[in-house]
Amino acid sequence: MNKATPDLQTFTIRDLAGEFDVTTRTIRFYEDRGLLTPERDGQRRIYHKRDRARLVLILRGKRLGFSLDEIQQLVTAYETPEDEIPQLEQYLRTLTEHRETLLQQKEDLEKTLQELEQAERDCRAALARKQS
Amino acid sequence: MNKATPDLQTFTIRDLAGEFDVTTRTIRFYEDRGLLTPERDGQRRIYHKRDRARLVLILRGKRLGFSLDEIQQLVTAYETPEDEIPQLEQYLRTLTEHRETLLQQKEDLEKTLQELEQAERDCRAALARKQS
DNA sequence: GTTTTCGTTTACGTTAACGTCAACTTAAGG
DNA sequence: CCTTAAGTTGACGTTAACGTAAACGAAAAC
Repeated sequence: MNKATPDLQTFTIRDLAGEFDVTTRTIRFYEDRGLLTPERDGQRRIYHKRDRARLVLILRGKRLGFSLDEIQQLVTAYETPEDEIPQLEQYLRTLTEHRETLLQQKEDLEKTLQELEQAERDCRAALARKQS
Repeated sequence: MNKATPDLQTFTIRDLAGEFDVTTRTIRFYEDRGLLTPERDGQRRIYHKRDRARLVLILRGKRLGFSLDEIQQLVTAYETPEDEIPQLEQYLRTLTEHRETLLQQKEDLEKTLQELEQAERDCRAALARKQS
C-alpha cells in the first residue's frame, strides 16, 4: 500500500535544518517571529516548497546582514500583493529604500574585495621573497 | 601666537562621532575591543588620520555585516605585516576565507537586487493600472 | 571665579538571535 | 507492549554591540 498522503513535496523541520545547516530551534524561532507559517498535522509542522523558498530568502537576507525585522518586511511584502494605492506606494518606498542599502553595500563590497586582493598579492610576494 | 601643537590633522572623539554618525560610546567601545588605539593627551583621546582611516574600515565592515571580531582580524592583520612564513601563510588563509565570504555575499546581493527590481516593476505596473 | 560643557571611567541595562534544558506527546521499531 | 527517537512547548541562559546613567576632572565660556 502507498502512504496515506502522497507527500508531493513536503519537508520535516529536520529536513530543512539539515539541508540549510541551521538548527530546528532556529527554524522554530523564525516561525515565532512570523517569518514562517508551516502547515500543521496535529502538532507536527509540515513544510511545503513555498516554506522552503521563504527560508532560502531569510537565510540570504541574513548573509547580507539584514535583521530579522528587515527580512520580515521584505519577505512578507513580497508575497502579499496589496491592492490599494496607499499600500502599494508604501511598499514601493520600502523597496526603494532597501535597494539603496544594497547599492551602498555593493560599493562597500567591491572596495573591500579590491583591497583584499591587493593584500593577497602583497602577501604572496612576501612569501615568495622569503622562500627565496 | 600659534597653538602649542600645530595639530596637523587630528580629531577629537566628537569630531569623528559627528562625521560618521556614531556615538562617542561606540568609538570608545571599539577601543575597548582593540580596534582603535588613539594617542592620549593626558586622559583625552587624540585621533590622527590613520585612526580615522581605521574607523572607516570598521564601519564598512559593519555595513557588510561582519562582527567586530572578524573586522578585528582583517584590520589588524592589514597593518601589521608579519614577516615570518607561518604567520604570512596564516594571514593568507584568513584573507582567502574572507574573500570567499565576500564573493558569496556578492552573489546574494545581485540576486536580491534583481528580485527587488522586478518587484519594483511589478509594483509600478500595478499602480499604473490602479490609477487608470 | 564659577558655571557650563566636554571628556573620562565604571557599571549596570538592553535588544536580537538564538542555545540549552526540562517535561511532554506522538510515532515508530523491535 | 515497551523503548527509543523525533517533535513540541515553555522557560531561562548567553553573547554581541552598544545605550544609559552616575560621578568625576579639566577646560572653555561668561
